[in-house]
Amino acid sequence: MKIIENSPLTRKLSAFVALSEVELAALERLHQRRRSFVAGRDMVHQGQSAQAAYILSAGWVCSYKLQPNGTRQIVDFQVPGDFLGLRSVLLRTSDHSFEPIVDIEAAEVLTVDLLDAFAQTPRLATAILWAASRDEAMVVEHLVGIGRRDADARMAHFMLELGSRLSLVGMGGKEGFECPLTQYHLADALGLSAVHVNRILRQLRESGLVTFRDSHVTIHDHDRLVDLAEFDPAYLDQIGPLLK
Amino acid sequence: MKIIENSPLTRKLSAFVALSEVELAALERLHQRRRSFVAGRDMVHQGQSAQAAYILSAGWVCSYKLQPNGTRQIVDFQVPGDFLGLRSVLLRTSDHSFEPIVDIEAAEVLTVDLLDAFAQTPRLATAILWAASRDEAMVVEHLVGIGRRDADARMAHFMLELGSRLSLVGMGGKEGFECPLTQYHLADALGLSAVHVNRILRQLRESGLVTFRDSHVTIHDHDRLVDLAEFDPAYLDQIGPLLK
DNA sequence: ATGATGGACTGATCGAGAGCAGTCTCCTGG
DNA sequence: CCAGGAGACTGCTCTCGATCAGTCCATCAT
Repeated sequence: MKIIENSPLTRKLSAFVALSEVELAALERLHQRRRSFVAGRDMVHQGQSAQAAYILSAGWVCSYKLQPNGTRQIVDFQVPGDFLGLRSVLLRTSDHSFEPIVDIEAAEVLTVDLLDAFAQTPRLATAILWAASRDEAMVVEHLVGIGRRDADARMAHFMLELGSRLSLVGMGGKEGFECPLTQYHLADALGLSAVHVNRILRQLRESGLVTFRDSHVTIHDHDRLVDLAEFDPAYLDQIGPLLK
Repeated sequence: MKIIENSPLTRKLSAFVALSEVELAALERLHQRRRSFVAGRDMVHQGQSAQAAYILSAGWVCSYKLQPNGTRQIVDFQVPGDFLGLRSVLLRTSDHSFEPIVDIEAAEVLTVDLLDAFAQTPRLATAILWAASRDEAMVVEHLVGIGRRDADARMAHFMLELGSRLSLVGMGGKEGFECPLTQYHLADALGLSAVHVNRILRQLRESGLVTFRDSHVTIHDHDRLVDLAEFDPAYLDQIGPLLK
């Protein structure tokens, strides 16, 4: 039990609603089937059907879609405490692939277990739906970013969002965070070329806003970064550690 | 009852699963509070909280997000049979605005009614969740399009998706459909300038693929359009009238 | 008739970011 | 110890689409 109380998902959900013993126990039950996956090999393939969902407990994953023309678009990154493939459990579509960016630990969640937990603990259900809805809002924000922000603002926004998400599970803060992504990941997520990502990163670094180096993001000037990104964290719906 | 059996939402859900009398009755009950809204005036404002969801029965709506810099990004269009603001009912966030594009008719759905319907008719719940998940998949596909498709492919894809969605509720087919959008709407949805939308439309028209004129889309060469768009309707999860 | 307004449409210019081609450095495996 | 590969990084050129600055044509109100 002690373990679960400090699990990333528990931390995240607790930021939304205080969980009782009963709910923590239900959450614990969801964490039973531990799984490991190695970096680089897809967990779920585009078009595959009827597989489980996962709760990510350690490591980073990206969900992406491949185009017929060979390019790929990363839809979102999952960090510890995030659900993975939640949609494809309730329904039948797995419209994108999941690739572990580093070696990861995850708990497999079966449809029945999830529905049981929902039926028994409505508050937990609400909390999980809150998390799912937050994920959806992030995709929307991502869409807005690609459609209507230029490359620097997009990058700045991305860094701030990541920082905010990570701080919710105690893995980062206003000063920065660990980040195992390559510049190719950033390119595929932001709809840019890897070359341009590199230039934007240099630009942000040289103007003293943020440094991305050796798998570590260091935020030098949080305020100016927020300014450049026009970052309004409202969509994350978290009063969040960052703001206190 | 007869009315509801032919409502757009019923048609749409029936494409996913056959609905029994009981479920049709539950669906009927959701349609009780009829509302009308005039074109152009926002139904829901960004940042507003705790309002109802709607089932759109006639007319078109767009959901969009405004940027601090004045630009806007249209996230999705709603056509008859679509839900509107479903997320903000279950939770607390209304992260974007809804604007009727023409005068519309919609049924207001209260949270309690929805939860009641869910509890009483699990099959209906599944069907509605299917629809919600399809909407989410469309947003993802939209994201991919803006990030990784060029302007013509994006436009072609958009036309095909709309056609496909409309055909599901009997409002269009392989040959075309009515479409009350302006070129500005297209621009804001596709992440382009209105000027460029105009040029792309001309280009598509002149190469004999599709014509968008006088609020009507005419598809001249469906196959070549699919080809240009690299359109794979799998994400819509509908075996769909178009394919039969 | 006379504006006013909104939408479609066009030409000219400019710039953000892509694409190509290549270097440098670190890491890993034979 | 060397080869090979991944990832970071750079300079150059070129293109896609933005921006500016309009016109033309309806509809609607005065």
